[in-house]
Amino acid sequence: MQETKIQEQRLEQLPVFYMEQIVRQYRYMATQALKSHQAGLSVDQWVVLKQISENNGSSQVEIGNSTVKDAPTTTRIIDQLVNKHLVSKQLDPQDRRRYMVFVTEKGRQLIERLIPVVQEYRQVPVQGFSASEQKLFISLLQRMLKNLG
Amino acid sequence: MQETKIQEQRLEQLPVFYMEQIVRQYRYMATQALKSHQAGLSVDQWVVLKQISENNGSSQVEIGNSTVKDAPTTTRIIDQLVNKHLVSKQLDPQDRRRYMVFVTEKGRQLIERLIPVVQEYRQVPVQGFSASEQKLFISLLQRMLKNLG
DNA sequence: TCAAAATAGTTGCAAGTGCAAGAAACTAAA
DNA sequence: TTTAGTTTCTTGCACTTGCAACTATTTTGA
Repeated sequence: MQETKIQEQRLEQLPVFYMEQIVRQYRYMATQALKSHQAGLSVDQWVVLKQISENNGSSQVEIGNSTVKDAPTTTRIIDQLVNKHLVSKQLDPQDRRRYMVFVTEKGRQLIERLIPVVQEYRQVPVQGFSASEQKLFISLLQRMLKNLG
Repeated sequence: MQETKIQEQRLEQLPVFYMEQIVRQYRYMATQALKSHQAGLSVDQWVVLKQISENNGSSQVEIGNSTVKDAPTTTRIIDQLVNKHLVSKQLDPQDRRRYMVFVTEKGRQLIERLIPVVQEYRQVPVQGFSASEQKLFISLLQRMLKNLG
């Protein structure tokens, strides 16, 4: 009689196990960096603000798609940015369901100031990675995402 | 006059950007798999339950360390498992600050039943990855985590 | 021996997220 | 035109998580 031994998997062999930790620690580091430079922004607020500035006038759905956030989350983050006077919303006269979202001058200046800060913390996790390693890494991540999608 | 052009980074070049999506989708898939098998457990509850069973009688701090969750989160998850009668807590007579956590018979049976389910969804993200690619991938993730730690 | 520090666990709060439902506006088809 | 369906955005709710503060117990070291 033969026993089929199921190979048990340890957490340490699961990519996702590491990814959760990486994401958490990275967000923590990024949050601290923004705080220490008096950004007055959360990481998500930064990402959305930056994305708006690169697609000035686009709708909330479009912003949500490009940052991979759902509609309610996008709405709330944009509202927070509006409250801080970093962006403004304007009804699209062509389609009165949509808002066109614009970066204000204050928002533009904040982005300018924060870009070097963000550049700096973004390179922390990939320190010591060669360019080809980074490319390989990204391609593995893309394959994994495809497997899940 | 020379202008130093800052190389702007797109979200698509950031490993963490993909990791967030992967973690989210993976958790979603895992949640569905557990639900469809009437596990009655969240993903985190499963991980903690399994970890307890492999370290029967250990303290909450030890469980928390091995699953990389903080003390309050560990407390809450264990309490949820206690409510479902899958584990039991017992004051350590040697150190009355500690609880020793044990898997119940009901818990053990549930684990047995769920192991194949978990095995199956765990391989989804790494479909098409060779063994050496998986090893490489893990090592890159470990390096990244080290950079952040 | 006794006060201070460290450790285990718990609780409350603020913030974020996912999901479902709903309001308003637009589109398409009968 | 009018009805049904779709899209955009908003709101509410349940749930999770991270953080800080707190209790109880044990350990340390003066």
